[in-house]
Amino acid sequence: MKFTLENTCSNSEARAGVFKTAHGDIETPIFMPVGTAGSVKGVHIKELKEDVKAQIILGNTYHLYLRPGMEVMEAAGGLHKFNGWDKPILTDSGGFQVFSLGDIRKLTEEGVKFQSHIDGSSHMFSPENSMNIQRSIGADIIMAFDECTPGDAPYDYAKKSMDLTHRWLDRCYAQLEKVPPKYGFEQSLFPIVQGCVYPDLRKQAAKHIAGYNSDGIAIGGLAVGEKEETMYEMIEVVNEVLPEDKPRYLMGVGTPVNILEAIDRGVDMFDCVMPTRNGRNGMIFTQKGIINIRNKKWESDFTPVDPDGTSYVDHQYSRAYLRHLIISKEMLGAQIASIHNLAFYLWLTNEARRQIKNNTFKAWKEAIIPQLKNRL
RNA sequence: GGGGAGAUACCAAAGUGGCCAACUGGGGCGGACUGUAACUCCGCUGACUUUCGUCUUCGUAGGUUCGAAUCCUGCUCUCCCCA
Repeated sequence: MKFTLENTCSNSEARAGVFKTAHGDIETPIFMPVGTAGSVKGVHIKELKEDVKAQIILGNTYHLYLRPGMEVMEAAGGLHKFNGWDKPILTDSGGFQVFSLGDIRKLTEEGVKFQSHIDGSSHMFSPENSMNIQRSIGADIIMAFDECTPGDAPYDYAKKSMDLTHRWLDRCYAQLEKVPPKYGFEQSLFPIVQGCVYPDLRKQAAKHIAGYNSDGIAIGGLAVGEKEETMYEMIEVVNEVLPEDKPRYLMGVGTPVNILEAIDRGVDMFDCVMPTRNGRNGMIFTQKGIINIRNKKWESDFTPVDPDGTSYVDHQYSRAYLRHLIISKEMLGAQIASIHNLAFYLWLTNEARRQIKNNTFKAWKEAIIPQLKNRL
């Protein structure tokens, strides 16, 4: 088993642990910056390591398959070699695109036919070629090819969708048996618990997924339109069933508050585009609350971006300057905001880990959440 | 000196008798964004009003008309061309 549980809390389901990979250890709880096309948008690897303190980043099967394509990827020797990130990488399977590409795709038992958002060309994703592609990319953690069920799906659809995800999972495993890793290290497949907003389906999915000999388990299909309370309830239902000795990855979540609430309910890993995408659009997350840096009130605020911040950009630049850059659509603005937000997210999960080890997580969480919700 | 063009909201720029408080950009203000088709998208931007609506606007002063940013006349200003 690659995961070691180090601490649990007496008054919370929160856990601290370590996940071992061929490219280094991941200390949980952890936030994983999203690097869809092989880069965390606007952030250099040096900054990811030294300022953000990222331990693992994501890549995306769909995007990398379309560009640069697997021929280049394999010639490079995999994504680690290609982008120069020598720490752990996780790739999503393209399953989320099945959901987000909306009307330019068609779902069948075989897989998903979709049109490239780049040139409109037709392609097919299936459990088999998603695994093939993820072998070629060569991430340490790879994701099962699933259908990310929409949050407002009716029960019958959600059930069928879940069953399809389960059948696809068997095909994922079968394909990985056929095609060995390409770059001399092992890849861990994380299966995904679906079930939409229906507790009995979630429970059923969790039991089903727990039956596989995986290194970790993902919870998918949340934060896709349902209420936050519903999301928390689903996490509770699922984690009640999942084995303690495997890391639990809540896919695509979320706000700082979402993350703490999920950690409190026993989740270990997170990824989300929010710190980078929202950062580019002017949203700055801090311990004291959320700043919309485009607002006029920051026009002449020459204090640091975040006095409590852990990265150098927080102290190097002022809020007024960052506002100017974002409003002027200067690239540097997006970079500063991304580095700051990612550093904040990493601080948040690392501090949660520290509090868990100290058995003070619950009180700390209750105290900081009202602050995190503030609008500054 | 002669000839020509034009003055529209913060800026630029449509509109040339009723569908005009006035297209569209930009700027300004606010909001959204959760396994990234995203340096993107959505509102508002004359005044008062929650809405309905009311009032004051298209250089300026008059006029024609049931009705004018749009037609006519005077005035002021700007720009271009030729001397």
